[in-house]
Amino acid sequence: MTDTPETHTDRKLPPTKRSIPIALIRAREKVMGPIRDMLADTGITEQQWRILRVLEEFGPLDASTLADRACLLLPSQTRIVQTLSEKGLVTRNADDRDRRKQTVAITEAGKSIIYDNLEEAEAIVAHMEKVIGREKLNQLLDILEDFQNL
Amino acid sequence: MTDTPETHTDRKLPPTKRSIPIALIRAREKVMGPIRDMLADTGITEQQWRILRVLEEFGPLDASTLADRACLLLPSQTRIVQTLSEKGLVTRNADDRDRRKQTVAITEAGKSIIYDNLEEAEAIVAHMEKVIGREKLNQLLDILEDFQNL
DNA sequence: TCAATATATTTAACATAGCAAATATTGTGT
DNA sequence: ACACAATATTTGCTATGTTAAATATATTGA
Repeated sequence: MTDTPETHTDRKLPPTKRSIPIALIRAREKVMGPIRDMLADTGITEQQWRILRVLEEFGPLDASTLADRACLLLPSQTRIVQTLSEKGLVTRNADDRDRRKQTVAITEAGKSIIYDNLEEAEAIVAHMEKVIGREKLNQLLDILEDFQNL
Repeated sequence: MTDTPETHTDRKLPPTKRSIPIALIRAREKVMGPIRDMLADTGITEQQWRILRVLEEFGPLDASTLADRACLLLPSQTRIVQTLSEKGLVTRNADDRDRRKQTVAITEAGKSIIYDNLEEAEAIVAHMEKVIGREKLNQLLDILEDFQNL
């Protein structure tokens, strides 16, 4: 009895169809579609929107906290905040106690962008709840939270 | 009775904490952490990995189909495939019937990269199943599929 | 006090995302 | 055959993702 030499073509791969990373990307693309359409009219990007949105919800934040809540890496955020600052939508100031820290705050102009599009944003969420169901969406959010334990 | 003029500061925003787009990003970041560590050693990126992975599963594909299955935009894919081609991990050939189409195929060198890291990849999935539970992961995949109906 | 460390943020460099326009090839009607 | 519309892919441009290195300020211990 001779052993057949094992080549990698013999080994089986798990299917990409039920891959968590890919499924997450796919869903995200679908979700972002209408949101991007909305943002296209406002002249700001998805990430810039997240920063404004977080600042409006939590008030002025230091860079690290802001990056965490807006799901951005610090280097990206640095550039985005600079752009937003040039547009007059946020301000940046060094903290008095710790001058390494930068405190970012939203301006009135920044708030206007959010509230001018609030209804449309709510409509997008409403549509998602209608198609998928509020039940499942909450279930989804719960499961997604579990990933923070990885 | 005088009406107080309504300013946008009076209106309430839904919390970002339970935002689907943000939750999807957060989960994705966590999932990709260990995967990126793995890929760092192989010298290829996450997207390059997806392309190799899809080509190995489905065989040679035209650009459009590949982009769809690997969740990449065509312009991005064009450039990624070019780098993969320069690395000798894939080949590119014009279709004989329709010379507009480009058929992309994985090479032996490309396959090796996948199979050399197969065990580690499986270990990452196993860990995810252990922490979150296979039940919830399947539930998650089911719900994420619903998003394609948006 | 002062050098060594640690922390917060930014810069640099390269890869990808996303959109619009250009290119190449095919199909269609006349 | 030929103008014209449709399809498949690539290019160009700007913005962001990602990692490593640089910068600036704070903190700590001898």
